[in-house]
Amino acid sequence: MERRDFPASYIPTEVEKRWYAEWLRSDLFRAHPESGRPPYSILMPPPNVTGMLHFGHVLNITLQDIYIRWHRMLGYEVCWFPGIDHAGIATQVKVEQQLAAEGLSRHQLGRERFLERVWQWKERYGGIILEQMRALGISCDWSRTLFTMDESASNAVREVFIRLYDEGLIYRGKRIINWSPRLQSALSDEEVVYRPVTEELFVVRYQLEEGGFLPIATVRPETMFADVAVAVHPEDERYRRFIGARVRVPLAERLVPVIADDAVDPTFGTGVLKVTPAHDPLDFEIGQRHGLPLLVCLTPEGRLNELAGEFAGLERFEARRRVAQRLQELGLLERREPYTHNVGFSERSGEPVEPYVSDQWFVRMKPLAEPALQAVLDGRIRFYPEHWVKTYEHWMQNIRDWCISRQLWWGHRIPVYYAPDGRYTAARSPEEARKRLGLDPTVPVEQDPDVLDTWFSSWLWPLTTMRWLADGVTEETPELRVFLPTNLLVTAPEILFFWVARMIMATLKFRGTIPFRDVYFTSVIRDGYGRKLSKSLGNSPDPLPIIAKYGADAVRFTMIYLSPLGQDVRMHIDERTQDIPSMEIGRNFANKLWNAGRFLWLKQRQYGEADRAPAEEELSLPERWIRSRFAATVRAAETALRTYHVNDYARILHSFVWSEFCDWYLEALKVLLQRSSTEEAARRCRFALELYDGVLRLLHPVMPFITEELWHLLWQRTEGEFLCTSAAASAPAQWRQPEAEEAFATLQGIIEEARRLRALLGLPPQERPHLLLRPSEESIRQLLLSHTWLLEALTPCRLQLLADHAPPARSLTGVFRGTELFLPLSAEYDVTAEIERLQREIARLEKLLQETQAKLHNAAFLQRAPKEVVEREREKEQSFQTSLATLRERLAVLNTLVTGGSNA
RNA sequence: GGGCAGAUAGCUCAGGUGGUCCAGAGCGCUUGCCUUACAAGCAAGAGGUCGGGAGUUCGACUCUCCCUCUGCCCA
Repeated sequence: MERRDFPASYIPTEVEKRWYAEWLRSDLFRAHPESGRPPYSILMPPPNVTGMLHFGHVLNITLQDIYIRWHRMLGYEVCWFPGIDHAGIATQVKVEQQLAAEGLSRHQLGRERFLERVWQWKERYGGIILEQMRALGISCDWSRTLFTMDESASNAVREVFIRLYDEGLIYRGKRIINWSPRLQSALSDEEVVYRPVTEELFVVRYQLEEGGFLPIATVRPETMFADVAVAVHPEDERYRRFIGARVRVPLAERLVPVIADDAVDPTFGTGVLKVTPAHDPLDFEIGQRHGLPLLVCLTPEGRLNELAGEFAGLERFEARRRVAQRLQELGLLERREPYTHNVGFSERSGEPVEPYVSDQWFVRMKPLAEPALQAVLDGRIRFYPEHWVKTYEHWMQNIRDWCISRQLWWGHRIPVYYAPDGRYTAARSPEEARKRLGLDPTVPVEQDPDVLDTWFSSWLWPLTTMRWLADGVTEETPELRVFLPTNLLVTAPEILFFWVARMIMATLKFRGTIPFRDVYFTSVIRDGYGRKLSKSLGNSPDPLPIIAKYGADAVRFTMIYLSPLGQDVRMHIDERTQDIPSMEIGRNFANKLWNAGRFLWLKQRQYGEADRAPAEEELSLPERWIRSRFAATVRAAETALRTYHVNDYARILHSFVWSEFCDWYLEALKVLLQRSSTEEAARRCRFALELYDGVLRLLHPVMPFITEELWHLLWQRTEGEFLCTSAAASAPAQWRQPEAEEAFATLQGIIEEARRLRALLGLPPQERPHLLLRPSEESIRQLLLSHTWLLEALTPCRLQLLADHAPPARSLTGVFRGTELFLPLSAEYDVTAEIERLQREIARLEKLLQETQAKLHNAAFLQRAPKEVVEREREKEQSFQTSLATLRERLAVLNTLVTGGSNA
């Protein structure tokens, strides 16, 4: 490839577009199951077809991409399975809204034409999110993108239903479910969100048959038409004697029994509960226990039915007002008071859910949950952070059957057929149904009109993405053999039950294996006030403009930099401009990385390309130091990734690149190059570039674009060569040189102390004052002597080593590990400020000395603390004492100057 | 009501398995600098009784218990 110029600043948009196209063109993301390399795979949680990218997704897919890219560079055969979900309810709602705008309803269109419209809609808007993901640079195998309504997935869904039905694990039953009057459909427990709502608690008098009355507290007087009993707690002294009596339900004028049940909370309201099994889950259970009949007084639209007499036809909330009013008129309303409680709302359509009795399909969960719980408890599947295991365990142990039927049109139609005589069976076709039911081919059978919960297809995700039963028959595929179980699942904790748990169940059930080994639960992204991001709050900015503004790499880096394992992330969001200013963290870092590369590029141009890097013995201390630090960084970064401390990985690299590579090594390199011959300088540049290459490899998983760009700008690459598919960073063990790190740290400490003294004088940068150093020992003396050039350049100053002779009286003093620094002062300088500074410093050290001495004088400490700890305390004591001695001595000298001066 | 997580610098947060970074980062703030890659930068600096209380220990930001507050999940 032609070598290009190195732009003075990094322009993300152009670079991102170019490299993503290049990667796709070279087909780098496609998995080859037959390669024979060790597999590494991730299932992408399928976003909704209606979805838009939000920052939850950004974090989520960035994390996945980091692991995918890292393992690709480690030489694994990686496969990242992408896809989208048909999102039954959400999509149907959207299309119905669209129809409504045209003045149409789905019923007017009819089922078939409605579905055509949904498919049109899907073609047009579906998968916008996939396009948006490409803007982030993710490297999934797009050729395997699966849509949950694809024929291959639908075949598997159908077969699974039939198998479970035949096994008796799917059944039809009349149960109380969450009903959405607006959607006209059942919802699963997980699709209901609870919010506290202030309503009214009515205390209604139910007349006893034999006279008197029982006061009953209820928030839903409108359901009294379906009351079948009144319940009290068996031990409640107030009402015990009424058990077995009968009361008259007001307005309905029906007599119902007073029963006793433990489920009644005597402390709630009046302690008497009206039992309405068809309209309340708790009442339903009580009804079951007592064999009570089911009376339904609401229509599927949420209106009162004929049981309500004159109130029939009223909408449920209107009915409540009217019923309450009538009760009041009749003198049956004892009192009403404000009452705040949790009300369930439909997650999709927003209105309060109606507990409703109807015929629905259920999956028997207990037998599926058992092995799925075990897989997590015995560690075959690991959760990160681990504490989710407890939540999982609790849910799995209290699992309830899963209502999978939805009264929708958009989704996988339930493969069940009904005969005219009411018998039914699951089947692949009407013909098969007739055969199974032993019916004549001429007998008409009717398919169940309902569709399946969307999660009933997503729980098969590990299987359908790998083409299991794609044709309804084939169980074995190369993908399943190679990539299942997958290695990692990255997902939001809120779908632990919806999805993660059910995938574990399904994969164990149908494949006998776990679907994934590690599950990483991402942070929840919140705004500066701690609120979840949501479109309606206006605090969920569209990521695309932000990516455009800061760059995809910057956004990716910032997200993981801010996302500690198991903690929520707070980001300040500017609602007015829809901006996230924190993204500057990543942008500034990208800029830093870019400029470091540009610096090396300029130097390489200046000195030319060397045939080799310096030999080991030619390396200077800063070079051996940075190489050692690099080796440590590689190891630390790998550990962080392996343990899913991904924000550590970001912080480790940020700190290495910025605070070590740029701040110290490149600054030292500038000086080194000046002191070198052209040939030698070229070699040093080469050394620097080799390390920088390692840095790019380390960073590529999180910042793929800028690293790929730099990797090509700085070196001649052959066609088809990409950082994306190169080897991960590595560092030979011998690069670690603790003694080099120790020696360089000493130089750093002295340089920083010298700069501190300089700053006290407020010297302009070009001024190079004399600096006198008195080393604490011979080895330090040698070190300083051989690195005078470095100290002079980086302080900057002109250096002089003191032997035994005293420093000038008028000077600033610093100490670093016993090595003394003196910065001579001009005659005009007011030494009182320095005197005060020394006093503060002495006070600080005295306090520290006191603390260590307290420990060292404690017999118990000396006896029981480990030797190393005691030794360390001794060293500290020694160091504090020498520093104190120096400073005290200096303080005395300065004091005589002041008093001497005033005397004279 | 049950369970879980958290409370560290003005803000956002790091600090697996008690004593090494005498408590750190980024942003913000103060001071000086357009120093030959970077002002999206460089150098220096101020700022914290590590929520409160008790306990275990030679020693607790780190472990145990209680309290206060915040968030999440479940009922």
